[in-house]
Amino acid sequence: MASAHFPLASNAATVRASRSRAILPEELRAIPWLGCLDGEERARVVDDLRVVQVDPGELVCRVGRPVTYWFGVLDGLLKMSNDTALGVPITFTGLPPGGWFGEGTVLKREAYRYNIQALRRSLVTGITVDTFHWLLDRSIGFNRYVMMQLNERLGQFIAAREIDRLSSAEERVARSLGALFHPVLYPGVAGLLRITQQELGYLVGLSRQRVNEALHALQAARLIRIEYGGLRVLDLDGLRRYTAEPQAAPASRA
DNA sequence: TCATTAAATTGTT
DNA sequence: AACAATTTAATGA
Repeated sequence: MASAHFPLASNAATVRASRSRAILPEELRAIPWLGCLDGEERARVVDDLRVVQVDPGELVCRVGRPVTYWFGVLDGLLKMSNDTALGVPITFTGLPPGGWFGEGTVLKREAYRYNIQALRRSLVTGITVDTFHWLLDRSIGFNRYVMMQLNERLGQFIAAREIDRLSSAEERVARSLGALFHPVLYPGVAGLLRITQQELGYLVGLSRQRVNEALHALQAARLIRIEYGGLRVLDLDGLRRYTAEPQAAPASRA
């Protein structure tokens, strides 16, 4: 028996395109790269953008399916994971509001290489593969954004390898939060990350109780503040540097 | 706007 | 895993 299993994980449904609707003007502000585009490009993108609401446990995209969209999170929380040969799912990262994913697959017009599943009810948007390539062919600003995105995510995956080797729950939670609060990759997370301790548990692979304990340790270290249904980061660098044994106390006051 | 109730989330054992 | 305490959301006067 594995650890706490995600509800609906086995018989999860994939979102159907028919449920999508056009994007609302106020939702456009949640898309960080729109500002890189000129008027014409913007018009085509806004016309192309679709929005779907995803229920907890539902899959936004599934391994092996042909690419359809480049996705972004407007609201909610998703997780990127994959099934190992043994059937044990391994979580790569969480995707908070402002996060975009799938560009690598879209670039090559291949099949998705991971599952994206909603941890809670979320609003997901996206542009078609064709529009993505159309932008790539004519917008330098868009190219810059995609390049930055690829580079930052590379850094995240390298960091994720370290997290896996960390022993204590406190360290794992600290580093995972450090990733989730990435200001460039996830500009939608400004100061306050809306995530329950249960959701964080699913993400990090720990029980809710252990997460709760770890969070209090991090709060005692003045790195975060626990709030109802979310967290506030007080010291992002401290989170990323966090080690279990406070052998020395290098107070980073300035 | 306020009071009441249900639901969600957290804290503890 | 179970339970109690706390916070938020929903409802109706």
